[in-house]
Amino acid sequence: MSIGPKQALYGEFALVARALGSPHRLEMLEHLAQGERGVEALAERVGLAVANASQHLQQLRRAGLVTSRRAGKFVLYRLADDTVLGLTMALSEVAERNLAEVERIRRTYFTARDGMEPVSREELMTRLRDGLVTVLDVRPADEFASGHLPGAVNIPLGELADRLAQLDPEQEIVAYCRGPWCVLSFEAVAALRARGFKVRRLQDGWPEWKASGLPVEQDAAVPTDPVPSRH
Amino acid sequence: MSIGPKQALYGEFALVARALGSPHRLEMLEHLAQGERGVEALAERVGLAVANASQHLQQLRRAGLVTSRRAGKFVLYRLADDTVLGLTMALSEVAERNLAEVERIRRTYFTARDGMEPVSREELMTRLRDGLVTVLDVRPADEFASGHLPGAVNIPLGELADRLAQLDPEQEIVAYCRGPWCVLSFEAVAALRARGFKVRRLQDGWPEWKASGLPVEQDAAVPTDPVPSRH
DNA sequence: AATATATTCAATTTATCTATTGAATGATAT
DNA sequence: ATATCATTCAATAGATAAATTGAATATATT
Repeated sequence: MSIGPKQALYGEFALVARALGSPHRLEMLEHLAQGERGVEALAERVGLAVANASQHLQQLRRAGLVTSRRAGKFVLYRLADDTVLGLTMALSEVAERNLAEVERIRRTYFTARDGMEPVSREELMTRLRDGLVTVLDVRPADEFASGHLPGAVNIPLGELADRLAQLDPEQEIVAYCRGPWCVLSFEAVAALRARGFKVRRLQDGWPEWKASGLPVEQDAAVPTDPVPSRH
Repeated sequence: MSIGPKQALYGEFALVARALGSPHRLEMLEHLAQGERGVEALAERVGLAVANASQHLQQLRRAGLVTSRRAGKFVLYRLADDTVLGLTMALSEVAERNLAEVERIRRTYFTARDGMEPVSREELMTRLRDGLVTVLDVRPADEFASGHLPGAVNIPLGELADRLAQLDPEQEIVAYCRGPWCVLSFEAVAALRARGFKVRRLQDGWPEWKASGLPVEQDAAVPTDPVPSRH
């Protein structure tokens, strides 16, 4: 006797959920939400051995969360489609609303750096039209290159202290990075505010901006969307 | 040296994801999406020993997916809030779009029972206002009792063959059950259509209808929303 | 107070997942 | 062709999760 369709389906859904069930893989997905990345770059950023990162990526691929393509001697991974970002957002929303530990982390780390409300995407769009605001992207240069907000200035967090001269102290700054739980923009806001800048954070980050269908910019060198392969 | 906020957060998110990573627990969540249920009722419906079901429920509770309250000698579990349904929907959407096996199951089981497009919630609402349609709920009686579509008739799938006289052969029937992947309404549609009834399925099921904020009905005997406890 | 019932806890075995290491594969460059 | 580099595979040991069983707890009933 074989299993019914219900058991088979829940088996598949559970496969997807288990793929999300590792901190390392969730972090990889956050990085992949910034754009396509190679195995070694991902391994380095999440602090894993390359072989180990490769295994995790294959698990994500088996779960239908990412796809890969070969580009010369590199294999590039990307999110399978935009429902994946929606799934990770739903996951963090549940955790945020129902786990006390998440609330505790938010209080002790995030609101200590920035207690202000973030600027909504809509508000930033209208203010961009009037040219009243500097948009600051504090992610590493390669992430900025593979896509960013229109007119954004890229100063990676590590270089911020040395490049303050590039920022107009009179104009309000809106800083953003990888997403709602990315620490870079929180650190940037705290650092800049201590130096007297008027700065707020953008609601969420680059992946959510892009997913909202708002206008984006991309550096010329980055290849335009290839057709991703499933295996 | 302690771990940073990013690692701590991803640890929490992964905890939620792992809780979804078991077919049994996903099935429990589908049942809980119908309304509050006791441990034994859930254990029986998903085919687990009571002690085993209890352990799974506690895992769901630690992950913030369900809450429980004691009612006399029973402990009743329910979904923690409406973001949980959103998470399970996002999970099945990713699986549906990116896993070939899910598509295969859909073809070989579901579209074999009903190849027609389901009736949208909006369409059903307008047709309900004109009284042109019989709404048929094929879930078990207790699930119907804890909440159903306005004016719906409850004939559990197992009793359907014996109770055909209750259905008007001239009027179109819209059948629904627990959700988009629940087999009950598919079986009901196939059975009724074979007997000449005009019948279609509703888009999704009861939990999604309720979450849409559309009007609902509930049997008098069922207690109205208590304040759920977290532990 | 004693008993019955529903649920949870604790301990065990079995199965599955993770990280590590070194070798194998597949593509490019010389 | 050979060498080189990025990635994947295979095998292992260690860690984590699942199902089972029997005992313990908490509430209701007698």
